[in-house]
Amino acid sequence: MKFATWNVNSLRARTERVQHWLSVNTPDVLCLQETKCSQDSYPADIFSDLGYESAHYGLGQWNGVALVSKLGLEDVEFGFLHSNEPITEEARLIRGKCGKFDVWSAYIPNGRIVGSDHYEAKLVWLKALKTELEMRADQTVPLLLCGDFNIAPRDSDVFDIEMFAGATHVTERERLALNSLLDWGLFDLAIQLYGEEADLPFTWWDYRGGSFHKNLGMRIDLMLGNKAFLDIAEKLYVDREARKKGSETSSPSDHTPVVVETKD
DNA sequence: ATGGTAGCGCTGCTA
Repeated sequence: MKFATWNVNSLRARTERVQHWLSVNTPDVLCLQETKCSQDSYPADIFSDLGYESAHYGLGQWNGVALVSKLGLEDVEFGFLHSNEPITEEARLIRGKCGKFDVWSAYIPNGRIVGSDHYEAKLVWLKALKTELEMRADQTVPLLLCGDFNIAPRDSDVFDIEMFAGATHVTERERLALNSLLDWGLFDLAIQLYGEEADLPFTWWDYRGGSFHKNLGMRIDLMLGNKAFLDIAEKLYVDREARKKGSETSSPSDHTPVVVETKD
């Protein structure tokens, strides 16, 4: 099986690119973030035309997440159902059963500025996500929680850690919140497959200043699997081709797709 | 033409 996650930075602006990528790469499941559309403007046809079922959760022009599956798509749920944290609902989480797999597509808040209300809300959001795992997930089922975490887990997951002094995405509190999720029983699949010391590919580059060309990026799009998923995970990679401008009229997303392949 | 982000939606915000 092949599972992918991709922050597309607007599904409507990226329709042709997403369709092309799906038809060439044929993942069994694709998790999307930043669809940036409402339920009414969600282009479901671009997936059904290729033989996929899909479910989308969008509340307007910001955020928005979706699940796209060839393995079936059942028990779809939007957002937080159990958390008592004070969280403004922003369409950042969708979860569903794709065949035997429990798949979660998440778009963690950016945080903007360390110490700001947005930064604190990011940490609360991650705490709520852990609560949801505790309340909703079954550890006997293979589970994949993937998406744009807006956190670089290690110093080597950004192009120059000294450039990130005082910035979000690399602070201890963000990493502790991520580790707290892992403590529930999740594994960063890239690190598990290639090692804690491995140089892992970036998944995001700023649009500005030719960052992609200079490889000034970050690894912030993560695939977290529980033990049942880790046991069947074989390889993980990013598709840098999808970040290149190419011949399409639209720009690429600022994120690459991340793909994990399993033994069955 | 020697610059240079992109998407939302229409002014500035978000990332």
